[in-house]
Amino acid sequence: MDATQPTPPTGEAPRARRRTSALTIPEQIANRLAAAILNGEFRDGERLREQDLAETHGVSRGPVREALRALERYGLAILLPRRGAYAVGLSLDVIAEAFNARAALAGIAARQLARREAAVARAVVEMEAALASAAELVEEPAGAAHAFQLAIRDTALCIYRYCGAGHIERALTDQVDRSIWGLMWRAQPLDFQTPERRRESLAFWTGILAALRARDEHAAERLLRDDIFNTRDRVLASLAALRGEQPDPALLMRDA
Amino acid sequence: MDATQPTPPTGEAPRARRRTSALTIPEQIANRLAAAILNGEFRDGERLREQDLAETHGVSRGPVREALRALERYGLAILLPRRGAYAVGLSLDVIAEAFNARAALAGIAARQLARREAAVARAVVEMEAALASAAELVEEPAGAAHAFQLAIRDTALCIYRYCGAGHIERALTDQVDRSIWGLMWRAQPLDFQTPERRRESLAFWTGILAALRARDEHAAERLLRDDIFNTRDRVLASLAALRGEQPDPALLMRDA
DNA sequence: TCAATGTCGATTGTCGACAATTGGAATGCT
DNA sequence: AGCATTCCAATTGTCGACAATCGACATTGA
Repeated sequence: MDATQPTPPTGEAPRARRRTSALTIPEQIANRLAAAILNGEFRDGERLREQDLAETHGVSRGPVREALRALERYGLAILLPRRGAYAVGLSLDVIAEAFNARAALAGIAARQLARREAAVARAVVEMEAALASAAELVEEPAGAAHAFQLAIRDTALCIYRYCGAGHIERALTDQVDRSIWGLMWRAQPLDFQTPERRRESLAFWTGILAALRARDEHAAERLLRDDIFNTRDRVLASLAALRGEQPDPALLMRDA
Repeated sequence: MDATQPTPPTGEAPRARRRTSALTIPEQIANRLAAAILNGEFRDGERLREQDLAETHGVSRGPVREALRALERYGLAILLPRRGAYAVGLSLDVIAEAFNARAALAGIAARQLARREAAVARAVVEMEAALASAAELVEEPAGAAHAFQLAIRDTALCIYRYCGAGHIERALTDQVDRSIWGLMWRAQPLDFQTPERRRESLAFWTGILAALRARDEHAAERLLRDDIFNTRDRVLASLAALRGEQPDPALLMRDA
């Protein structure tokens, strides 16, 4: 409208720069609330009053409101206009199913990628780079957990990007932002805080990379799925310890 | 914490009552902004300044911020912390693909339902009731568009609910709230504002109901898909008229 | 001339206060 | 007693103002 701005008002959006570890306040609150709901600190259907949450977390209601909308995206809260927010206590079964769905999708992506020779060649190059930066962080102290996780994620993204199925890639990347799985993924840095776990994960991905190089589609699928299943089982074990609940054993299978 | 409240602070969340037509202010703004982006009034990558939008819509920045988060959910905007919001101009191809994906899912649901005798019996009862209330609204003036749409939606939900595939039902209902398709669905009342269109839609659904009663899975699938394809083509035609763009003819096929 | 650094304007993030609406309780009527 | 109505407290929704942060430009030095 007015041309007094130093930069044209329209044009290309800035590239979405990767946030290293600087979570915004609403994101921090959303993560803490999500953890509280998943741990069972809020009962299913319990009301979440904005003022209470604001005082508990030492901020005003503005960021809390934003965090509650984020929880709604994850399916962890129900927002009723003018009536407030209510916690949704997810059963361990639902959480297990989210991991299983992702394992299935990611497995398909890996298999499809392994079948495509040219795509494998390109993917492997990028994966090697990402995995190398992960390898540098393996023996660092706990602070490196998040950076390590990002490197591993970049490795995985290569598989989805080159698998040749746009809708699978889309579904997998959407999950990171919008689904329960994405929430769990954010909680995973706790999982990567010991060098042991980082070594283990790196070994898995080295194996996946080897399987892709060898064009062994079954090995690639199995390894990728097993890595997700392992995370699933760790997450469910810790949640089951916090709650009394036990997940349906049928959902802990590794052949979905 | 304190027991002075008239109602216990925890317990069952109130049932999500269907809002008849009272959209909250942020929802109204989100819808208007979405329409503006889809119509091409905002260029792809154009910056969306909170203050400008607030003044344009006659509210403060609070509701605008909330509307922008909603646009992000729909994939119509990118939000960069501390750097602002940017419009995402969706191509007609992307929109067409959203309808095609829904047509495929809904078609599968209809087919699965038709195969299950007991489920059909229960679904038909509910569908008849929903369709009857839609029929009452066919000849009303334009104000009945939204109520008619809700009745049609309830009819469709019966199919998804009884189709026997939880993940399909989940995906279809999620789309209503979270995807581009849901946005288009909200725009559809404009589509139902003439009695002609309402008659046409009612005829389709009467046919679908008949196909289900006859356990004709192919007819049910075809009719449901065609109804969605029809909507797709109307939406794309109006958008194509507003923009210069023309969608890829391959995406206008009816056999996806 | 180019790179690094300091400063500044513009915009988003956050806050506290006020207004509007809801659900429930108390009240009055049949 | 049962039901409808009125009123009220509690909570969410909205607003305007202030603070924090980012990008761009100007300045300085090599």
